[in-house]
Amino acid sequence: MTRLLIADDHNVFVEGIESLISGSSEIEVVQRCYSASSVIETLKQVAIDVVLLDVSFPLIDDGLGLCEQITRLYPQTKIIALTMHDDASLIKRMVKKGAQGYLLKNTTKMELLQAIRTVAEGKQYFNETITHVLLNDEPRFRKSIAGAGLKPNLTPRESEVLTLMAQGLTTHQMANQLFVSDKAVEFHRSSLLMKFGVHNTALLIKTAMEMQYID
Amino acid sequence: MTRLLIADDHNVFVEGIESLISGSSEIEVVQRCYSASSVIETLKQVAIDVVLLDVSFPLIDDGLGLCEQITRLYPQTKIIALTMHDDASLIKRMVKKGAQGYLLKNTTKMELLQAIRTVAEGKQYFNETITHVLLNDEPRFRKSIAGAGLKPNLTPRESEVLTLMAQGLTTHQMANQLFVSDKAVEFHRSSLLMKFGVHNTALLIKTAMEMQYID
DNA sequence: GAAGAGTCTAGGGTTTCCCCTAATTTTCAC
DNA sequence: GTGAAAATTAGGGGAAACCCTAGACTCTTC
Repeated sequence: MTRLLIADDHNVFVEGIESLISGSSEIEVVQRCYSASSVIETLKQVAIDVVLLDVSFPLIDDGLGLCEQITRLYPQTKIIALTMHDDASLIKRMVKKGAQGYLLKNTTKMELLQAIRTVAEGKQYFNETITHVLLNDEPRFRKSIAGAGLKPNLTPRESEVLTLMAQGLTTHQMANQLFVSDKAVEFHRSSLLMKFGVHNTALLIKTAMEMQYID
Repeated sequence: MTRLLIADDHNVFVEGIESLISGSSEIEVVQRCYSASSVIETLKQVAIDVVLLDVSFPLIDDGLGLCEQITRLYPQTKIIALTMHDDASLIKRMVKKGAQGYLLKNTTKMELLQAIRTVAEGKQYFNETITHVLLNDEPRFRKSIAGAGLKPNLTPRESEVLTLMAQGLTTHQMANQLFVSDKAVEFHRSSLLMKFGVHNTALLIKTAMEMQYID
């Protein structure tokens, strides 16, 4: 049973979602929250698997901040960002702040359920509209988000760095081995983190192994 | 073909080893070195898989320093420490400086070849005498070295920390989750690094996954 | 030739990791 | 109940990782 929290101050919308989900046997709406503080308060008291987080215009910064806060305080709670707008930079920022999924508010019931299921399993979920928006934006995001859940395409250098990382080399050691500066290696590592949608070495290695980039 | 470098200033011993190995079709003695500087010089020019490193008494510090240097500069070159003495603290220090194996000079041909083979594959090699010495020393070393190449036994806490690390949590996040201080988490992580015989998160995660502690 | 992708480098800043030493408390087995 | 192992905490220090911005150089493609 996936335990869901809905963070949205649009009553009508929340009720809509609740009725959509009420029929599901695998998802349970544990709480509705109309403010950032009540979200944090709830997470403090109840175990939540997935947060459906509204990022409406007047609250963009709150949404971002809240997303970051949830990720930092409750790293195992997954976040799906909900918005009316398909602004590329906003989507990117949400992802960077820890959102595992992104949905437009005109989503279907099927997609909503699928998104919740997907992120609950620890994967990322982005629909076609979103990936399309990102495809037309920053290049480094393409392969990663476009293939969310799927395998990102690595450049030759990135593959080399990944392999060396898996052998336990430090940035400096890799730099010596590849005859480039430490900064170059750092750049490729951060590209890897981004493409795999993770935030540190531990998860990078684990994810890369699961996707069979290593071994 | 494993490319071997022998770093030992005892001529007789070196020749003995060479004749022992000369019959092997899988190991090739690429170079003999009688000083630390010539070892580094050689590594600079030739690719070496394994270094047999003497740690005789008058050169203990040199041996340690050289071991550290090799690990730092050529992290993919494996090191087997050779010594006449089974001093626990020296063994531990060598391991910490990056030695993957440790042999007493009264070793047999079979064991020597086995040790070279083992470390060349990226595993650790310690014989029974060595493990026995360590067993009677620091507790934290026991399970790890005793089970070198085998699976270390983790305490419940260590398992928890390992699992959370694999989920990408930072030290601070794990500390919150486990309701302990950051220092406690750091301690368990360093225990994990020691038990798995690795020096950073990347290799820890990779090794732990290979040994199926994760997933 | 302009755009895109990949690579490399740089500077500066913050956080996390990793190591060392050292001490206390709890838990469990003999 | 005594000792061994596990778990906890602490403080300090240094290295490595991570983030951000930003410029420059190739090569290929349109």
